[in-house]
Amino acid sequence: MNFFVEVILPLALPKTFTYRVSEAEFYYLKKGFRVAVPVKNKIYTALVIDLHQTSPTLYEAKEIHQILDEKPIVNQLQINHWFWIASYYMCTIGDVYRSALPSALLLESETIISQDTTTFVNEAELSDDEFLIYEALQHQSSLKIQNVIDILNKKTVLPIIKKLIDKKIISLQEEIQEEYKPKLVKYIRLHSNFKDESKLVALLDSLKSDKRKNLVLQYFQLKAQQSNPISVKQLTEKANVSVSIVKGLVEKNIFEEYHIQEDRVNFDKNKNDTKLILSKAQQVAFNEIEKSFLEKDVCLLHGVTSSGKTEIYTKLIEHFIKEGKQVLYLLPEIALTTQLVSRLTQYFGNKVAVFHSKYSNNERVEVWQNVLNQSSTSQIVIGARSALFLPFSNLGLIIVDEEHETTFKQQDPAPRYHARDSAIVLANAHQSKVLLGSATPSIETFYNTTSGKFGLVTLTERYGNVQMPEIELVDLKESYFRKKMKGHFSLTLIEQITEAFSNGEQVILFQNRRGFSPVLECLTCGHVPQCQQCDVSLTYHKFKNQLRCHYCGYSMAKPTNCHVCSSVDIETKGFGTEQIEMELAELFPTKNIKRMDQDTTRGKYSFEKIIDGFKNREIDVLVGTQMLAKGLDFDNVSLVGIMNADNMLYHPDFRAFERSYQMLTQVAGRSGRSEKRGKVVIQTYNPLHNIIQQVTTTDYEGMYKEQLYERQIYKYPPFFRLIKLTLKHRDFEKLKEGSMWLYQVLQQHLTVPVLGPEEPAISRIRNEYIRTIMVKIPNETNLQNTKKTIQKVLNSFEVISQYRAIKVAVNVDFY
DNA sequence: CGGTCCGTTATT
DNA sequence: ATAACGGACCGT
Repeated sequence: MNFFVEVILPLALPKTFTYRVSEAEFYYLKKGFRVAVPVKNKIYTALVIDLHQTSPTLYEAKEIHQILDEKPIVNQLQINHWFWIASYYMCTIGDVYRSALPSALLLESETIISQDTTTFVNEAELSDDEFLIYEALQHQSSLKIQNVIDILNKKTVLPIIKKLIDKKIISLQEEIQEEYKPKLVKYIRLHSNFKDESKLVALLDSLKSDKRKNLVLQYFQLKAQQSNPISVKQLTEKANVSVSIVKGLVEKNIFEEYHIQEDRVNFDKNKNDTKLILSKAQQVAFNEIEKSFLEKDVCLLHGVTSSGKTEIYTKLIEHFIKEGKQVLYLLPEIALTTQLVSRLTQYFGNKVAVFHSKYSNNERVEVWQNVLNQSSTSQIVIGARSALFLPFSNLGLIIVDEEHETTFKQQDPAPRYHARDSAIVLANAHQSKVLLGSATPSIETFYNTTSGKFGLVTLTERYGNVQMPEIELVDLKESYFRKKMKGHFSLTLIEQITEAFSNGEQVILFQNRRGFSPVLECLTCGHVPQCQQCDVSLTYHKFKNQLRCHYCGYSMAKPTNCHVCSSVDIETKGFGTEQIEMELAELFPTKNIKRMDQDTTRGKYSFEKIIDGFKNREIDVLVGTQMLAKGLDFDNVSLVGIMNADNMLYHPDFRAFERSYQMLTQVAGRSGRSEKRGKVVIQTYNPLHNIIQQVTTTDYEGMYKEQLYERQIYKYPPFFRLIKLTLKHRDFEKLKEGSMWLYQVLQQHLTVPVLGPEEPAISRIRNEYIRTIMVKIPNETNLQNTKKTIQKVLNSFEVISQYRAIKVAVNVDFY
């Protein structure tokens, strides 16, 4: 009899693969087991998604290498959801699998070289390189391929290794190691010999060394104080002795050691028994959400900034927790989790788990296992978009906080999925509910509420009767003309900052551009230094005195004279956070100023450090990029200054206006979160621009209606779905031809608008040229058929040998 | 003719 | 993705 498994490989391949298993393995395995399988000469961690007995006809199936699990680690709901993502976002199932599973569970083999000791080696017959490898194996029992590369100082070592195998001097093994290591903590207890009390007295008398006697006494003291196990660490610390004393007692069979596997991440914070009391408005909103859930699966909570959405979420989570359901809380950015975790643990104790990419591999595996086992310690999972892939089996609720954030859409490596939209599909499979929350909902989501697809609950007042901030516009054109500017600061803004300081309040300044100033320009010939690999100007960073490319990371020292005309008249144009920080230091030399952007928040805890410093009022002014805009609560900020509201407004992107509105509103919302009404100063060249006006008057509806109208006219979401194809190649002409071919064939086969091929604003990155093609699919057109057609065209594109080298990335629902 | 670089091809 | 293969090119 033949027995086979269908598996997913962690490779960008569209198909599943078939492997042979023994009868015993066949009956042991289930869907969701991981198995190690050979692919070419390597071993990969594959996932069993089916078991069957039909032999493949076109090839002989290989046997699996080994079984890696004792029970399924992935459930059917996940497998279905992953296939949905692969199909909807037009990527391979392997891509989804690879990004879904924590990397510690997805090991690849490493080739181990060892000596074949049965063969007699005539050293004189070996070439120099062969001898070097042979010699190395005399010193160590095994070598990795990388070691050989280092030893020989060559790139291509495989031919040499092959020769040695032919001579039967060495052999190769593929090894796959379980990388996940449970954290073991050593505990200590009295050896079972001393269960009997009478023997204890004899024991104490028998101990000669004072240190040992003391240690045993300390042990009894601890034992009397606590009921939980005593760790070796705890005991040695208390007795202030070294571990060797404990070891001595273990050897004498007085103590015995044992291990308990511990979770690395423990939020065993003291759960406060604080009662969560909702304000009247919050309670009304909460009731409306519950009511909406009776009819609809998805509900949007549209609450102005600082309206207290988190309390409503908490109350709702409590409801689902009580029913024994799991809850997933998605956040756009990991930076926000710390604040939220402390708020939720206060209320739910150790039921809260966190899952995101800054966590170590082992920590991620632990959360995975806990969710899989439906452990109560991860009944509530807070995470960034990848938390969507955890093995939930009993989801009751998914919260998508800051629903409008574009970081929910994965951009670059496939799968290019949108976490919000995928969450809705996942929730549907679990028959669970989704709550989307935002102060500035995306046009798409709000449209879905007006069409009745989603429920809508609105909170118009801020929590605790705090008023919405007062927004003042400063016309930069006029201010510069009337010389009412000091550097990039208008006199109005300086006045307001001074006033805030005199009241002992803090200030946030927003500049959506990092670095010192974007470009360096030669005043004589107008030359602007460009990146050698990308089609962009280099950005000047004053702190390191260098020019940097924000796309490929290339950097060079700041030139002292122009590379083209050698003139020394070089000037900076435009400005970034660094420059604002410096000007501010000149204006207010006694104040403590900190900057928050990608450059200052590299480290793991640097973000928290700045936030804490600001919260503790050690920092007077925080200058930052959009990082500041997201869900951070500071109660002593009375003034928010937006240095330049315009630079987002004119991005060549159909969402530019929507994004500007969201960004400005969110930043403005940081102001005045306690009793006193906050103030916002927006500096702009376009005070009459509709978006600026809508931000000033908190007119979401006005913005929505206007944008929706534009979207309809110019064929954009939510009326049309977008599929963007990005083509890349080092050869400019080849790319040009290939993209034109693809465009024409797409147009021939599709009835929907196809645009392009367009050369994007940044047409070259890391020496690769870029072209894009956009397909716009009206809502009434069948999406699946269109995708099938696109896929067919792409397949025929790949068959053409001259275009095959052009990389094509498909981005469905491009953001 | 072996060594190296680079593009192409198949993966069960 | 990526190892392996095959052809082009280089140096002895």
